[in-house]
Amino acid sequence: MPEDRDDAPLARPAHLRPDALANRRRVLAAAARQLAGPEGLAMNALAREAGVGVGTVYRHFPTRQVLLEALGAEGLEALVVAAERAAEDERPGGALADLLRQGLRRQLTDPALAAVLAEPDATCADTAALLDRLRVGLDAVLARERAAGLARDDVDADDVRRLLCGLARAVGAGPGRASPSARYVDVVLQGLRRPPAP
Amino acid sequence: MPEDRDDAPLARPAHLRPDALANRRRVLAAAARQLAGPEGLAMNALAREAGVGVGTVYRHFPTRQVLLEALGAEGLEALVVAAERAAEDERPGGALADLLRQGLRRQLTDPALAAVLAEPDATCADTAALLDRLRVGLDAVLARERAAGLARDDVDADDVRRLLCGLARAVGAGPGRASPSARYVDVVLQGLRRPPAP
Amino acid sequence: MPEDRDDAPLARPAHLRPDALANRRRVLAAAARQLAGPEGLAMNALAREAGVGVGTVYRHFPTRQVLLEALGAEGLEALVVAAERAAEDERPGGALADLLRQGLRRQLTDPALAAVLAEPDATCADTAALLDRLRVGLDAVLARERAAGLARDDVDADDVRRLLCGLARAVGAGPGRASPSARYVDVVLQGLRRPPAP
Amino acid sequence: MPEDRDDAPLARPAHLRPDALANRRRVLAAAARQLAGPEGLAMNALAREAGVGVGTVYRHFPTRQVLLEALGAEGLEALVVAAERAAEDERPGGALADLLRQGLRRQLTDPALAAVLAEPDATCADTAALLDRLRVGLDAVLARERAAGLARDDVDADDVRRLLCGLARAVGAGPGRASPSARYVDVVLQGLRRPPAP
DNA sequence: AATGAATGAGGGTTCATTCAT
DNA sequence: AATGAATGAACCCTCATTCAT
Repeated sequence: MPEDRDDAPLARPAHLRPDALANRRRVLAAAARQLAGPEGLAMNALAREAGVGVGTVYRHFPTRQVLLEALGAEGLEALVVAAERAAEDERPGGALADLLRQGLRRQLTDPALAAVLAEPDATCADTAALLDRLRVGLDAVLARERAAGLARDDVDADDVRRLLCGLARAVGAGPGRASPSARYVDVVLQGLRRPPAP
Repeated sequence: MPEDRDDAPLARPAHLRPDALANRRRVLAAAARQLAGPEGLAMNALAREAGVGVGTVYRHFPTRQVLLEALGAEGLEALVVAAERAAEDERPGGALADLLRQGLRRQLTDPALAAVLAEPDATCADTAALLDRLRVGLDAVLARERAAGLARDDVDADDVRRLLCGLARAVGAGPGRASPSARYVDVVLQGLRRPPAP
Repeated sequence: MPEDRDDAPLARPAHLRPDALANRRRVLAAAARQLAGPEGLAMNALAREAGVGVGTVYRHFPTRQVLLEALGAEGLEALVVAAERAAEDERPGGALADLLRQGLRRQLTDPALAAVLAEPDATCADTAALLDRLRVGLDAVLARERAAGLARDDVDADDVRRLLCGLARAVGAGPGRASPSARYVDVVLQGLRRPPAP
Repeated sequence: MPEDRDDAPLARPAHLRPDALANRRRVLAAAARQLAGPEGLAMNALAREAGVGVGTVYRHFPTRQVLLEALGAEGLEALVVAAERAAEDERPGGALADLLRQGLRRQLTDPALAAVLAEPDATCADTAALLDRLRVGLDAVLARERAAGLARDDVDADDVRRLLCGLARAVGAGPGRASPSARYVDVVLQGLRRPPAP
């Protein structure tokens, strides 16, 4: 069940001077911190927290949306890679379960991923591409589960993405992050099985 | 399947001069309208829309947060009433299904309800009381379903509330409000059944 | 040569609480001061100078353009009144000369008037109305001068307005405010006479 | 009536490596284009439009003000050359008329020229020198017109410069750029003639 | 010389909330 | 009670200018 691969590129700026790259990373790190807190994501505050000028933030991320997507991209990429591996993997079942678990866990620690996953109309081409790869991967996984009689016919990759968002919300809507997660994933997994012919 | 009862008291201010009550209602109605639109909920705009001064809004709702909660409480009350009826009702199954459907539908048209439902630590005592009644009602319903072998043992009323929040999020995370709703409710309902002994 | 009438209403806000009116006046006064200086007209700075919050400035003048017009309105009204009197006056010549002189003098001490005069597409209805009255008055004056053989046929009220703007610019484009004014007005006046048949 | 001579040196930097000179010219050209548009003149945008880095712009023009003046100097030089030719020319009348017409036309298409002409205290020595040459040329022209009884005694070269600024303003203060221009020039020309002894 | 990343003062605007009328 | 004027912190964003590479 190999799921992480955090040596994946943090972001995709073609070629950047080393100092600029450092700044970019500092901004992303600060943004992640801010987003984790209750303060939202104000550009000026972010710049201060990152120790750079506002202008620098805007140079790297012309829009808050772009920033959010860049922020979510890291986690999204990891999830995509996991989905693609699961799609290629020939093992029988359990792939979907792993993906749901991972997708949920990542959202809980990464609000930007949760945001990107919940807003399917990406602004950046990179994000759109990742979401597309996720869709393809999930569809492949679903196809295999369906073939094994283990998944409903009326649920596609986009439904899985949306249910994943829902899972994160359900967990977030109350105390305890760990304990309910497994149960909620269970509920959705069981719900995704082909219903017994009544 | 009687679920609505919109003649329920809009809010619970002890005793109010009739004109004050009318104002209160106008403000709540205007707030619901504004919140439905894309403009968010600005207190000054709200006052103008309601045809009263800002001061009047603040007299009734000392804080924006209080207003939002009062707004959500309206919808919440309807849901609570439905849950209490379902709890008293002696009919066999289907009660939980009805409640999920109604809870989802209400959230989709009433963002304030969605917010209140997702934030279980209510600021106002009234809201807290409603949430409590909801819990009691849902637990009764769950107990019956469980007794009939139709519900998992490891899921309680608060889980249902949280899954309801998740459902709203899943529906909101993509295009189409109607079509996926039924399927997603189905998934969760099937997921809530007692799992077949493996 | 009666030209001023500075007891004219400073601005035209229908009915205003006395304190609000006082604020309005303070803002206008501060704006006049700022505009006279070299600092332009920044809303925040203006608010500070006027001793009110920014919000108050925006409440009274939703747009910088509105503020400018309100500012220029005072001087414009005086000019309009002068033009209307000149139009009714039955005396032979000299009316146009007086108007040019007064229009120039006012612009030199009131940059807002210069701005309003130079931008004939007024945003506020009040300003538009004043500009209209100015046009009508000037046309009447021109008609009389023309009838007396003292003005060109190919020049109308709007040309006079524009030449007035030009005069202010010419005076402003060099040192000395008083000395050249009279000469430049002379040049334009002589230029406005019906040219001798060649 | 030969007025233009646009092969005049674009700018006067002592000795410049050919590539540096090319850059300088590109920047000036881009600046002229930007200034003509509605976007104002932002240094970064200018650099991009010129295809150079901001640093390069600043190497050539240490200040925005310097750049604007250099830009205006270009057009100013053409006007100066015209004035000097008119001063040397022995033809009877019409020289002043031509100069006014040309000066106005250039200002209307070249806001930087209008600015330089209106601000007689030039920052750069080059510009100051050009303004000086303009003054000398215009004075010579005026002297000749005066000698022929065609110009007032109380108007000098600086007055002509200032009236030229006024003309540009008058034309700019309303719709229609072409039609009023000729008339306004006419007015000023007639106004500049020696007034008939009353 | 050229480049373009970084800076941060500064201008614009909104809006929850208070309080004089 | 109701009103709506006032407040000012907080955001947003731009852009002239500097400086490390």
